[in-house]
Amino acid sequence: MPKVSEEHRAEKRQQIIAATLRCVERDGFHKTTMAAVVKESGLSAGSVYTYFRSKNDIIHAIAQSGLTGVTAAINRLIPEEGSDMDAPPPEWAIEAATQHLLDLGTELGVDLPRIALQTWAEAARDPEIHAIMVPEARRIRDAWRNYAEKAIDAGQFRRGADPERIAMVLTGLLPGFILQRIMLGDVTPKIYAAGLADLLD
Amino acid sequence: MPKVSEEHRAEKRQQIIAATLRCVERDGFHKTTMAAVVKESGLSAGSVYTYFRSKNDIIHAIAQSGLTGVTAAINRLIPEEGSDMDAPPPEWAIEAATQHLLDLGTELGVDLPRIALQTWAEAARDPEIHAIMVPEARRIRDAWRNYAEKAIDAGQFRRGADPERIAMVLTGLLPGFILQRIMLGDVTPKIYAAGLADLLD
DNA sequence: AAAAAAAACGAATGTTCATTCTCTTTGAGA
DNA sequence: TCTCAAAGAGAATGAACATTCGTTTTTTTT
Repeated sequence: MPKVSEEHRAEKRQQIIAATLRCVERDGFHKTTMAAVVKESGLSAGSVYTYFRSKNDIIHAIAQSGLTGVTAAINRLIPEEGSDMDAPPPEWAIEAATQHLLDLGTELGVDLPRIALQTWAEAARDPEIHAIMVPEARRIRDAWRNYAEKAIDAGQFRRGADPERIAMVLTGLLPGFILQRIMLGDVTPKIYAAGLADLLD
Repeated sequence: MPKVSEEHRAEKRQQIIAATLRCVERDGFHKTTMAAVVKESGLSAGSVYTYFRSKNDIIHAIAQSGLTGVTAAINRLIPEEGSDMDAPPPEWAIEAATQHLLDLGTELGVDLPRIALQTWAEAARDPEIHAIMVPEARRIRDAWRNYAEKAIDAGQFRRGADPERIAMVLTGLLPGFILQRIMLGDVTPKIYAAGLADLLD
């Protein structure tokens, strides 16, 4: 084939990333071999290497896109952009966020919680990946703070409460949901949200 | 040396585990080479292999002890065993639990959050490690449920609230603390607890 | 329809690493 | 003090794996 269009190239890259995600869900980044990615993608070794310089390059691409896909949506989901509606109660927001995470995974055909966990573990040990992922983590926190500000205005929380601190707790609930889903498997968005409601009285 | 006492053997194993933990904190399980463990432990390759059958064997030992060490203590910390004192408010409990996690890490000379994250990632992809870690995860949840029951009695939460659900949320707050500590680095037990207090009104 | 340029292929390569093996040292028991 | 079984050492081994390379296929362009 001669030089191929930029869109086709992007599609192929996406196909390789999708194959890698399926491998990573099963085996984690380090036990995922390029041979497995090659097989899962249906391409050949040489071909994969015309789209990505290295395995590490694929991982970086995942670190960049993976979270963004999930959380840009959460971002939009939560804070009721410039509108006249009040911010929803936190249990509703948490249910929506966790549910969205699962739905997006279904849509992509992968178990997003598992992949997210592997990605975080990589970020914890590889400064480059950490650097790639921090901005998105910050964006999630900011989205929650944005929500918290509105929720304070709406009287959901004590007037004078610190929105950044509230955002820390709400941000923290997501990994907790993911981890318990992996370790104990019994948490659902609805139950988790109900638990938060119980906690809030 | 001739056959060595069982205690001495246990000490040596501990020494190797401690060395491995230092490596894992830096590099994760898969990028930690046996050469690094050997160097960090101050022993020789042959020697390490007289105390552990394999690298995997060391990892299993960590999965077994790692969490147990942390959380058995949390377990004791939270629920005010058979006493006449009321259960503390949840923000106090969360502050104590997260603070304990950091303190124990300091005591062991490692960053426990990082190691915990690596361990969870392993559990997510290796069924054997998962099986090793599930009972402890369950124990943490149970400890929180135990706390929740007492806290409901003490009027901290709505009478009729479901203690198991509340336990899910409280359990979930710990990984959230750990992950934000690694990704954003700005969370402390005090701030996190204050955030929870704000959330609770 | 021929040429050219890039993609696809998959066997070959070289490196990294866990584990083993042989040799040496050690110290508890006789 | 001497013996010997076990521990300690570290070089050697072999398997696994990412990446490359020489060749073949494809399809746009002329």
